[in-house]
Amino acid sequence: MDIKGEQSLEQAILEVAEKLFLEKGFALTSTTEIAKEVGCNQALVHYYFRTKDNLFNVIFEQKFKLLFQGIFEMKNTGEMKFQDKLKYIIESHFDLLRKNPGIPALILNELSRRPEQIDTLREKLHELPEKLILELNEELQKEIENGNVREISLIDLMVTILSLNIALFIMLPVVEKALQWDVSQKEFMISHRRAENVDFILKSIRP
Amino acid sequence: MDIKGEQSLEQAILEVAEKLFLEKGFALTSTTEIAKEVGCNQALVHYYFRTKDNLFNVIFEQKFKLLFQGIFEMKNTGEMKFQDKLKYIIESHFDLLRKNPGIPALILNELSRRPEQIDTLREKLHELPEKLILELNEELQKEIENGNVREISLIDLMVTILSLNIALFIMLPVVEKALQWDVSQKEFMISHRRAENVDFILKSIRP
Amino acid sequence: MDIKGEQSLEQAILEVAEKLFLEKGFALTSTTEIAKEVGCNQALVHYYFRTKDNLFNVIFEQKFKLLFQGIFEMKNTGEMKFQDKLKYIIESHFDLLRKNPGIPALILNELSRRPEQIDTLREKLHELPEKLILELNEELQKEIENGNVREISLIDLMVTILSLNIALFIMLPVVEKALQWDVSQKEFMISHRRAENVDFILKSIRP
Amino acid sequence: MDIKGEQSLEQAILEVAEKLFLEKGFALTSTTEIAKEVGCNQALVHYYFRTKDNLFNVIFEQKFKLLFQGIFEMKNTGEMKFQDKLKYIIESHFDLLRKNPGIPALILNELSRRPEQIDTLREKLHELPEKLILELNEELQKEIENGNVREISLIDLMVTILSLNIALFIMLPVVEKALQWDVSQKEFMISHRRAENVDFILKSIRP
DNA sequence: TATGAATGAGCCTTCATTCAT
DNA sequence: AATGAATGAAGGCTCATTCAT
Repeated sequence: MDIKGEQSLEQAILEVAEKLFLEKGFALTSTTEIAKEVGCNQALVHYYFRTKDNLFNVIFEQKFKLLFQGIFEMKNTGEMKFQDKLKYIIESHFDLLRKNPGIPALILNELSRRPEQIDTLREKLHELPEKLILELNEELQKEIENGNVREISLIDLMVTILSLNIALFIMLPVVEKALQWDVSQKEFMISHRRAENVDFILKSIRP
Repeated sequence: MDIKGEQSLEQAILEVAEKLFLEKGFALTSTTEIAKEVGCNQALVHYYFRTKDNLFNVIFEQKFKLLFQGIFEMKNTGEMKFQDKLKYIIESHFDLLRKNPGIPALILNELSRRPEQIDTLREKLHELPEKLILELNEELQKEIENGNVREISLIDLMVTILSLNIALFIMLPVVEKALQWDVSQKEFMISHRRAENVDFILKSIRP
Repeated sequence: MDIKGEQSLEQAILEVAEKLFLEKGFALTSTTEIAKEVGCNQALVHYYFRTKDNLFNVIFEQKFKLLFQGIFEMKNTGEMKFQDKLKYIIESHFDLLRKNPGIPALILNELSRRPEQIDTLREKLHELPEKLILELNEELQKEIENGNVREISLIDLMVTILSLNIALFIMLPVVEKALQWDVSQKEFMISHRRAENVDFILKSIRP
Repeated sequence: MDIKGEQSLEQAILEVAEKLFLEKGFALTSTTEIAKEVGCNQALVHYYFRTKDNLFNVIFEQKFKLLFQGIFEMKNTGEMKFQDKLKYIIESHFDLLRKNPGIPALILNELSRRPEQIDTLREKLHELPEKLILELNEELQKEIENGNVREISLIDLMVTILSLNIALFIMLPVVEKALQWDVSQKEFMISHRRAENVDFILKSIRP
């Protein structure tokens, strides 16, 4: 079925499962369906992952990590101006979502539907790079003192960034279908909002 | 159980179904469960609504209308300053969500999981009060010309408002559990973000 | 399928299940098989009894009660000689088993295979008619003092009775098949052992 | 794990299988579980024994032989008094069961649950030491003639012995759990019943 | 000899739905 | 209007077994 030479079935299952879980969520995806799409016996799905929950968790944690490890990643931003650094953060986060547009919906959804996974979340959250956050906060305070930025807390700023970026990719599939956009219209909207989000935030924190 | 005060069973089913659908989504809510909670026979759910889909759609459309009809509701705002009008819009929308916090997740979710409902949605969207939108846009252009507001399109402004408000109520259940907030912490956060969203937007559109 | 007019399906399921559970035990009896033999849909078995465990327990407790409530039943034995009373007990117990020959195997088996049911057992055991036991013991002691019966404890005596009676019906199916007995041979053996057990015990307690 | 002291895997499988079959019976023991406990691949079980049935039969026949070949084993009893010989037989049989307490349940169970094995059984039964039986019978008749033993048939006597001994080890696991005995209580009961069975029988055959 | 991969069959259970009453 | 009974379909999972290596 595949064009390139026969990856392992285990990998194939993982990929199909990822696709289906992202498309339809946990409850609406059946192991039977995964197997059918992979082209193998249904029992094989259980052979490799024992339970549907297991399989889901493998994918979930992987995606979860991917999503959160990237938020505060700030490579080579040492000498940047604060505003540029902020722009870089917003855009990095946005690009991460752009590459994985289904993930926010998956996480927000399954997390409220299947609360057991909250624990996983808590653990992972504690792995966030605290040092970077502290540094960023320090920098923000300095900018405020120097009159370059209006009074605002880092946490509020970050929540706003998260909200603007995530909301786009959560709402996009709905709007896309409702307005019957084609791919280019959709891509235009994405690019436009990328700039808009940055602009909106930078404009808002002006002193 | 009361003979007098008893609402009709149909109504009771509707209410229980609404509660459960909002709590757990379509897939995880069974007609059996609805019937059990109502205290009636399982067949009755189908007697009144024929199919589970039907029952869901009744609720879905009702909630959908509620959510969107309120966004552009601007009663008695005739003589307000533009900024005050905007503040009023943001807060009205926010308060609507606050009263119906489960609705955004329901709509965004079920809409991408079960795309058949999109048509209904499109119809409903066309019922939006176009006149109000045009008026608002005119007003915005005037403010921009007069130098009271920076250059920005109405659509971008509205998307940003929607994003900030909706994102909060989508992310809230997760954050609430992850950080183990109690009710008062949660309420504080909601009130805080209500003000913050207004502030953030008004600050951002300064010229 | 039945000759007499259509008992309820629920009852039919119960009867078929009883037959199959007695024949093949819990693990080897499937709800599918029960349904097939009843002539109904498999889901119906679960409609009435929810789970296979449930269905089994209904039968198990029923049989368990039946078996133990009869052991110490001594109607109209007031004026009997001790030996006659003992004979009556042994034969009553034996006849109970004869009417329900599959029960001992079922109980002994499922009780060691599925230890959760031990609790049920304990409860039921506590409902045994303690008063009767005490009376019987008193009588036994008197007989020993009077030199009519050799020194022996009531508990040892009862265990021996239980052992002889139960062992027969546990071993019977094996012997029956191994020696290829026909029904009359089997019935003869049963009657013979009934007398033999009584005889053996009465002979043994002679002073 | 030891390289030297390691028995062959075939042997290891056999031992684990024996343990599990005795513990949980045929139906509740899976080849997967056997393999896991042995620490080898699941396919290996089938490599050595082809089918689960096969594996079971190997163990079953082995245990069956062990159980029945020992009943009439009377080493060095040539010059004994008849009563002593009987005592010896009862105790030997009892001790055999004590060493293999799970076997009776296994045999009685699986034989009625899975009757195919009956043929094997028949063959094995015919290997019983007929000569010994005849000798014993002769001796019994002589004792009866001499007035040392009451009138009784050898077959009835042997069935009673088998019954008393086997019934104990069949009922023990249930009673043990039901009364929550600890090991010492259980061992006391076993020793007590060993003496009691002998006593009971010898007392019963008094003239 | 030994194993990882793969499969078909079966099991228990739940569900939405229908129908006669 | 309301219900108990009944069903077909599907789902997750386990198991004994086979096969290529």
